[in-house]
Amino acid sequence: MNMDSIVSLCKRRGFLFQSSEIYGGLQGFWDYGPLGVELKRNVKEAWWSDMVNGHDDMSTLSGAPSPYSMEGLDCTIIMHPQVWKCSGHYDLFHDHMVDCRETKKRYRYDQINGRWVEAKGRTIFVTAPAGEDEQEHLTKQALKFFKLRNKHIDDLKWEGPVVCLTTLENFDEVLGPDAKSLGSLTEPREFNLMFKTFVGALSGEEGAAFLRPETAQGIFVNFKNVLDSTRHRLPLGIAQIGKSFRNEITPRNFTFRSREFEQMEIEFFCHPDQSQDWYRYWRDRRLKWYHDLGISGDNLIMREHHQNELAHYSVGTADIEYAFPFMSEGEYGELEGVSHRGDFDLRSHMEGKLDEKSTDLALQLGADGKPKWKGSGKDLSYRDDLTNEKYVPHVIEPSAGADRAALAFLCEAYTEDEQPDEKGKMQTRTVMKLHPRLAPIKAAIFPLVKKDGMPEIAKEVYLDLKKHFKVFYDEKGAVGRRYRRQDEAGTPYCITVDGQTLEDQTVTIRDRDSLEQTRIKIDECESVIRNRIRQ
RNA sequence: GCGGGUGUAGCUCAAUGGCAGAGCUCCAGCCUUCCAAGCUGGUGGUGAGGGUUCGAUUCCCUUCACCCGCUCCA
Repeated sequence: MNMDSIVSLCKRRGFLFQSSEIYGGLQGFWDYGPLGVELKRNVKEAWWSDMVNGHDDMSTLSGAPSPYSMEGLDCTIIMHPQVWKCSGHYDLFHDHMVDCRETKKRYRYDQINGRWVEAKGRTIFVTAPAGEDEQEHLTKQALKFFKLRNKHIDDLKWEGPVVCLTTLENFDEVLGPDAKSLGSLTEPREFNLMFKTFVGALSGEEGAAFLRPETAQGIFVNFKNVLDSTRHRLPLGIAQIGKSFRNEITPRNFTFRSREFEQMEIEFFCHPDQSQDWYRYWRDRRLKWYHDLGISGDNLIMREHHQNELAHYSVGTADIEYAFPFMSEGEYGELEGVSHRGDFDLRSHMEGKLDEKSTDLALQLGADGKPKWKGSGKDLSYRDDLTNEKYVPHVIEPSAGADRAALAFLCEAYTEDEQPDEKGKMQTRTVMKLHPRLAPIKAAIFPLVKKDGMPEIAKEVYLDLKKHFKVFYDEKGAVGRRYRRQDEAGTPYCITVDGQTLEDQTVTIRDRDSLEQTRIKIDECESVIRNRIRQ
């Protein structure tokens, strides 16, 4: 299977278009067409229904330590700038970069270290990426620049310690980490992975704000509000679906890495002692969700992060990954991350930005010894009114990409098989085998031929079914062609009015995948479709 | 960000420094009683901007987008 055929079908049938296509498109932005919007709505509605509104909060679900509650939330895209400073996104996504004019490489300004060195009567500042073998790299660069051999290593006279590039004011005597000539590094330039905007009519730094790079923070800052307004006890999950924005450096692979995308996130708040069990529960539950909606086990994997990949406060993080056709053999792309986040986020919004690298999650301090970013100062801890215990809840975060899920379902559904035409000759058929719950159109209604009163009956059936499902009416051309068109759109059922309908009020219903037709009464159409979708 | 490739109709692909063509699709009509049938007719295109030229889709420059590899990123 190749990705080009899928992209081509998406365009042809109206699943996905390039954004602003008539102006040449815009990198990293995609529009959903008439079929795509239905598919994506169905993905989101399946998630919301399965995770939130349809959640059984009375029972202990399989694999869960106890019953739990679920609530929803819909927060703004632009939030108080301090949210992103305390969450760590501001520091992480807001870098100063220097480019090398000679090698065209780009480096993070604060991650280049260097040292003054003198040889042959000349003093220069050699640099290297910050890291363990930086001195080795510096020596190599210096030898190369001064055209010295290894045995003349003692001719290099180092002056002062290794310091960060940020301590220099002028780069004229600086040798870039991979450069051969001096002064090739540009001035540091602001590089923003968060989209910046301005609140208020006057644009000045005081009104600077950011489009959210994730929906999660809206849930953390509203945790207390949800708790107070709903009177829930923990464990409690809060769900949100919404747009997020990241100024990705290299958007690629169709909609997989977009700059504007939609997330489906749950922050699940629980007692620290139970957090490991809840982590395992959510990991397994979320994997099963994709399976149940038709993604086969072969193409879906759970990848547990190694201990050394984890932030130290995290007990575990697992990615649910799909073998997208545009990835090479054995490679997978992330659909969802399920992580154990401890009390990191709530505490950050209470106390201020925490230092992830410190073992006790200490407050991160600025150069002046004061907290780098001040928290809200609000108490976000939870008091259990049964045990009277007070604690900052731990959080399990299943964070899914709606666009990535939609793309995975599209890729998984794309099938080419062989079916006989009217002369019995085998023909290639392209069919989108989407799960009926996800299919944009649930059923198409056709008159077998455009005469003998068949269109009139078919239109009645159509209008009646339209009250319950997204359905489609078509009377143009041969019926075989109409079936094939629906196959490409992923429509699971086709209802056909034929000669016998005129006599006994029955129609045929055709199954997309098996091509089998069964005869049912017109009155039964709605319930038959409803039952089949539910299965 | 770097290197390479591509950009012609809705799709797949031709051609040319001098009228841009085919198949499929799509639309209309006829015909048609179950899986892309047939007949007739029709719609529709050189990614954008600039330059060279009498004339550019073709040559040159810039730009945008997509694909591959690297880089980056979660």
